[in-house]
Amino acid sequence: MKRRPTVIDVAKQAHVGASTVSRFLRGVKVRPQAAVRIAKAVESLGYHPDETARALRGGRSRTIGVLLPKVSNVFFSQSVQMMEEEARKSGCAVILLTHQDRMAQQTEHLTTLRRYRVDGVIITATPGTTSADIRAVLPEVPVVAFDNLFSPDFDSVVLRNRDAGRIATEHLIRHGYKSIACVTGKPEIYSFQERAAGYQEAMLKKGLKPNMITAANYEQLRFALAATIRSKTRPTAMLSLSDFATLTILSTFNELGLKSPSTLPLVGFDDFGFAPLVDPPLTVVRQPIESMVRYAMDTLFRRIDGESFEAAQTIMLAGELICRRSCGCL
Amino acid sequence: MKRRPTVIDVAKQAHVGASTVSRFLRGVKVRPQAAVRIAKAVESLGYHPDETARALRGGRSRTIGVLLPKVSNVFFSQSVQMMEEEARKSGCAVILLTHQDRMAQQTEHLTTLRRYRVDGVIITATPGTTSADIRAVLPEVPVVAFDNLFSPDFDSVVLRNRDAGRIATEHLIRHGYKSIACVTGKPEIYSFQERAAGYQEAMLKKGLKPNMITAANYEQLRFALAATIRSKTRPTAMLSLSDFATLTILSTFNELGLKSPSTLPLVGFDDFGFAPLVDPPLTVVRQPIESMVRYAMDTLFRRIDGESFEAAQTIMLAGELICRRSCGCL
DNA sequence: CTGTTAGCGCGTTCAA
DNA sequence: TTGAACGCGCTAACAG
Repeated sequence: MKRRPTVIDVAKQAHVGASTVSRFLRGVKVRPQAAVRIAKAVESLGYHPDETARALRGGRSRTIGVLLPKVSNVFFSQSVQMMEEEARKSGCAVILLTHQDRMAQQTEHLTTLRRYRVDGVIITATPGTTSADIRAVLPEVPVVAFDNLFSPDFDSVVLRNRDAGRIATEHLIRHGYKSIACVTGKPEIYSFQERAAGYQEAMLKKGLKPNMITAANYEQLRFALAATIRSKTRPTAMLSLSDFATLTILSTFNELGLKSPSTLPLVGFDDFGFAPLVDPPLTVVRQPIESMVRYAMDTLFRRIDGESFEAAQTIMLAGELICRRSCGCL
Repeated sequence: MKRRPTVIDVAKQAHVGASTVSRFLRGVKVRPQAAVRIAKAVESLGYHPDETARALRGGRSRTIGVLLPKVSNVFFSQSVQMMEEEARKSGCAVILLTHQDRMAQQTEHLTTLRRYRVDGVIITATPGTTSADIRAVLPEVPVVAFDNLFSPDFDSVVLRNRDAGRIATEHLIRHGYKSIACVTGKPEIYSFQERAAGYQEAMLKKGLKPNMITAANYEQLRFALAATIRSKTRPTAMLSLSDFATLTILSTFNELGLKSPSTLPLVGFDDFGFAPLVDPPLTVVRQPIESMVRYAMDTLFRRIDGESFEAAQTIMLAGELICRRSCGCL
């Protein structure tokens, strides 16, 4: 049960002062002979600097907070994977927190992030969040909004959701469908609202009547869908705003014993490995996750490193329509 | 740009000593009047304790490290989601790291975890890892192996992989198939090896000849599969050891213009939302992720809290075969 | 270029 | 019960 070695131990063994060790470790120039002895001592003692002490002393924890609704879906799990990699390149560790779209949990997590003194935060905020909510707890910490846009006070990186919604809708219209429904759960979520707005724009521009099918949760959405499918005014095509909505649509169809390809064309959001293998192969809007994450992390680290003093900026990236069979193509 | 308030600030405003504030914050009894004044001061100053200072002082960072191969698949993303929730219940934050099955990255991450002084570690180690590799860097930190079993020195939580492999294979045999291939990428991974062992047991017990189709990466696996499918000794059914292998099988079939249901029955591992909607609906072994995570985290926290001094134990949980159509059922 | 010193904010002595 | 004082390990400031 021996103590972990400290700079002092290394200093003694290398016959130098503690600050010389500190300098050496951080890449500042020291006398070559000393450098060798320090390196040797570090090795033989198995010394590793203590980040908690560094953080206390320096005010920087080399830690960034990632606060998302959840990670158990394609979009967020790929995002967090990349965030971790990008953070590592900048010498930071990721503290991962999920709020499940519950405001109370998000608030709690924000104070957690404050307590841990994270150097920066990436957040996909729950609907209704204001910049004041965040600044009350994290007054001076760089924050980048990811996949949502809840305040002009923060740098934000989002999909061109409205365009994506419009493009997907226009694609269906071009296939000749006129009665197109737009379905989503959690309609209060920013990106879904934008996608829906794009859908409505596209519909109205062609003189078609928008038809939103939404529900607070997915059980209710299932009901709403079943009702719609059975009704006589049943839509001839659907735009689904999330992978989960797509899943709900398809399984509802399945339960009713209907195959969607022949019965009802569909375009969804978010691509994933099995999308081409679903029956029918899914036409989707793919989000450029890699770019989104990279922009978000770059922006964050430029703020952290104090290289950027401009006003907050919003970066919007285009989605890509990937045509497979579910929309009626092929 | 005012300083963050500290215990001292709170102490002054409440007309008490700093240690009284500290006691109050940690739930130790203090004079009732003082308690009220402290609470008021905390509120009005917007005070939040600094975890980095706590960690330095107390030697506990209230942080646990989660080191996984990746998070961008169903199994790990659901796991990490639950780990985060469980950690929160115990007042800890999760530092998430991924090693992509690269030993060098894993080693680097282990030292990262040491530097951050994490209180405990959950690890899905890359193949070839030894307990010495870990203890060299983290001599005194509780470590729980998750989804792999690389050393009896650590508490471990894993699926009954061998049983699961056997059961899945027996299921196919019961359907009357005799020439069953077992396909996986990354055959060096612990859980795949176990599942393969179960497959071989089941085959040999029935006097059938095992037929492993493996490859180091998925591009090669695709080739191997294509070759197998075209050959005259083509297997009549397949057992896939991971969702990624399943994906590879199905898309290879697709490229060759074959539909698997009629052509080749299949059982896979890991259930996911779209599994019933794939063509054909996938029969899979579902891992009890919730239980696995809960056991892992419970074990870890019992070690951290010093409630457990027994030798390391291995917890193995049964998988559940979920029959859909791809195996030939229905 | 170097070593000594003084905190960073907290929890834990210890004596009152 | 309380408050004063020390030190966790590190780095920035300072004087050599």
